[in-house]
Amino acid sequence: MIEAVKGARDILPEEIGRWQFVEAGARATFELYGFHEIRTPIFESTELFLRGIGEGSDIVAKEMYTFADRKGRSLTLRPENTAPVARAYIEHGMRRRSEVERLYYIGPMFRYERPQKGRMRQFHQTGVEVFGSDHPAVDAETLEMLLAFLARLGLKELDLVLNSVGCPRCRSDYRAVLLRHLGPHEPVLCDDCHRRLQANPLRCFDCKVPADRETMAAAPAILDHLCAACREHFGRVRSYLDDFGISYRVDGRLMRGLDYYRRTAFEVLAPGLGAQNALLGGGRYDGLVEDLGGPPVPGFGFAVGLERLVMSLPGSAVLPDGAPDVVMVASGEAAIGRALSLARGLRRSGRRVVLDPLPGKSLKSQMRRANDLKARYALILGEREVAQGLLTLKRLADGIQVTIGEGDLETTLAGAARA
RNA sequence: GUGAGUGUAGCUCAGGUGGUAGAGCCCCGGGUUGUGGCCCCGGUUGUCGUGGGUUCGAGUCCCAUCACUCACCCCA
Repeated sequence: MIEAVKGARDILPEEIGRWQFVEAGARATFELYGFHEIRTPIFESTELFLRGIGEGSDIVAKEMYTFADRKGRSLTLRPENTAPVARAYIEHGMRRRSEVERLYYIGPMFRYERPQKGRMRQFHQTGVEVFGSDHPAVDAETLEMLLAFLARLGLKELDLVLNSVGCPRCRSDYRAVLLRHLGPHEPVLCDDCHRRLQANPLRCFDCKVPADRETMAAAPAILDHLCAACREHFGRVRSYLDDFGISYRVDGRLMRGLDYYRRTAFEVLAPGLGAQNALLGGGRYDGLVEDLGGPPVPGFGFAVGLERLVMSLPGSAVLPDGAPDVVMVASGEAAIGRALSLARGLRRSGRRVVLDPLPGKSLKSQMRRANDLKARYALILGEREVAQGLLTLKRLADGIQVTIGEGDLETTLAGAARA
């Protein structure tokens, strides 16, 4: 049997209502704040991610789905969408169109990792990007929108964690300070941290080894080493959030995995997700557009993991149901012919109608089918109805049925709906 | 890439010490010769993940392999 490949899965009809619910919530919320949807290709030149995400990141180092096309060009299935959206922003000269551009996206991403709870090789994100302003109000307003989105979905007990990772200047100063602190402890650090020391010492804050955590707890905090401009920016972001009455937790150890982040960095953690408890992440990326060959335009954005969001949805969330209004119950070919044309008419007046042409099926089993589909009505066309040119409409909730002429169908349905 | 756990019907799972497969749900039919939901009766469904080995005989033991799950790494 051919099965879906590792880390990829089908989202079946039973589950799709939850997805449509969060997607509709995302669109409605983001558009309320002036964001417009953009759809970029799911594959890009590998070069885009090398330059955008950074060759030192884990994503580029070991998680990309990279392949050569028939002409030998190196392509990569997008592992995230900020770099592609920035690419599109530059390519289409959006800077000239509007000084501040707000974009959102919904779609699949791909990372080659071992699947586990809340982690797939093909997964889905919805996210937003704001280009053109480094004002702290952008950070605060976008975070406020994000929380409005999550609240709309009924998510509770969320934990917003905030930090500033500074700009390249203060980060390199801090890096030196951190290395000076870690130097004496180097012999006792774990193997992973030795590796981190070379690649990105800031990641040592992520270590779970108890001894290392103690070492890191005593380490100088990046927030104490921000330059004046970064410190002021972070202070103003916090001040706006306080004005909104948004609660958050500042954690100087929060570092994001992608190299392009500057200043504001944040995550939202959710309970019940297992080890992968980050529901979403984001931050400011003021150097990205320029790094990709565009104008010096600042940016801010976040990406929400939809699998994790769907898993976190409360059971009480109101989800759309696909139940039909009417199921046609027709026995015999003549009845099916009439049912077909009656169904067409009902659909033209906006009713959901299901017709399964199973002429040999007993009325009993067709009625059971109507019940399983949670239909409001069964429209019965048996031999008797066909012979008399009538039809029987049965309301499944209470079992009351009437036999009427075809001309009375619409008014009967309309009247019944009022009753 | 590393580690642990699990693979038996469409689904959820039983199957001490090896003797050639079962339950519930679902599905189909009937009880009601034209009517759903509850109930009753009957029925279908399996390369026991795959390959090899031990044995007279393997779902059960051994080896390998694959898949899934969870965790590490890292992230959404």
